[in-house]
Amino acid sequence: MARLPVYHRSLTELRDANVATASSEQLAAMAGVNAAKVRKDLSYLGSYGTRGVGYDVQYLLFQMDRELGRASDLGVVIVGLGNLGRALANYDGFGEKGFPVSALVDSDPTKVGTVIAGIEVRHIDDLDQIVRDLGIAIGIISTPASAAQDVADRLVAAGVGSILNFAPSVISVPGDASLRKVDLAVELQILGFYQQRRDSRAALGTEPESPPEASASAGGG
Amino acid sequence: MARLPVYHRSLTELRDANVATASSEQLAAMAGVNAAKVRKDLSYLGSYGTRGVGYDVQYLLFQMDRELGRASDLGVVIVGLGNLGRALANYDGFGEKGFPVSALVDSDPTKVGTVIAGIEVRHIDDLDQIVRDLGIAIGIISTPASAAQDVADRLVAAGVGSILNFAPSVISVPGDASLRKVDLAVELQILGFYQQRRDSRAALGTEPESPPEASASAGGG
DNA sequence: GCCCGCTTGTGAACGCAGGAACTATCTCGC
DNA sequence: GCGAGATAGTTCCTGCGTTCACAAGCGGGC
Repeated sequence: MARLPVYHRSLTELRDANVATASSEQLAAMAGVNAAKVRKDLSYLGSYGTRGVGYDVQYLLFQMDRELGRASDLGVVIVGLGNLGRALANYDGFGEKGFPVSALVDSDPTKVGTVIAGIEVRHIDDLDQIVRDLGIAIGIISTPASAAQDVADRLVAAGVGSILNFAPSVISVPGDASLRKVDLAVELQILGFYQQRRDSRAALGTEPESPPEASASAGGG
Repeated sequence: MARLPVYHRSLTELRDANVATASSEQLAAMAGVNAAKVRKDLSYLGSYGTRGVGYDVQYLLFQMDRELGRASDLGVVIVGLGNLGRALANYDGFGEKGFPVSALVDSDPTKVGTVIAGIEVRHIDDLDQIVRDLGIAIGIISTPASAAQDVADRLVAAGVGSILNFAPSVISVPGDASLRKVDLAVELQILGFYQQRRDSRAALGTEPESPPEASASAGGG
């Protein structure tokens, strides 16, 4: 499930606050979801809770680290060292979560050999060897859209089964590989869409609430 | 719907290739979704297609620009100029999609006054005035997690109704505001989760398919 | 040792998104 | 002008995720 990392972060906060146990309701509040959902999600990992008490924070964290691959320190390679790629290479959050950025590759000869975030940029043609030598498990694509599919194919061919795509492009991978995408411009466009709707609604009537035909039902937030 | 921007990008590609009309099947292939979904999504905007022919690329793009707020060039403010914030400020994709980054703010006095991507960083206390003067509609939060909720509150108070949160933190906004979040570490953890499952499955048997107790049912992938 | 309250874990119902199938309508050919 | 092919728009149905509700089990109090 995609919510496990959020629980993980909540549990980490609780542990840092020296909280020994947490109930599903607490976790639900922290993660911004329903309590039943928390219980069902966590039961998917196994029965690590104690009825009448809650979940042991430390123990549950240990189990989640194992499941989320944090314990293994899965290596990451970033492909494409443009503005975004460089920022990602310098982003500390990855290493802190158990995903050390261990290699950088690009196809631009002028970038190969430069050092970013303490790591030397290598040519993408060396990808196979890099992945083998460093045990890379995850690839981050931050190339232009036109190169994304080719890079994805190369990553898969090199044995990288998990890909995070930042390029604004729809790419496909074999069924036995994982693909997630983050499209920054799309996120803004989605926000723009709702913003636009709000604006046009506000233009019709100065009062944002209670459209004319609305009945007396209380405006539940 | 969250898929409209993807259709928008596909349509832009078609227009650049001088394609006049596109069928829902074409668009579906480009966007990597089902054709029925494309038709349903587009019909949500209105009946802009012609039966037996398809969709007029130019006209549909015009309508989508209007709906997605691209036509309005909604201004963006980036709050928090760490590694990620600076990268986002330098990211060209926003302006290209009609969302010009028009202001940068931070709470660190040593950052205020510096120029990033041609824009002078201002103090967050000036947020109200900045939003008013520049007509900012969208706020991007790239602060540490601890500051995210406070920044969100300030943005909403200043009249920014659309927020994109990059901080690894669950934040809440009033019901009349939009919130989307991008958590880079979480994305990796999700990939790590599936990777971990693949690895442990591979460790049990070299053949990834047909677990021992599997019956004769064909292994549907 | 037993009872009671609390909390997990899970079965069942609900709602929504996705996909297939159908209908309506347009273009082209004859 | 009419029929055939094609394609948008719509309806229905299936499946999944979410939520509610209840049973199971643990700990504390007396």
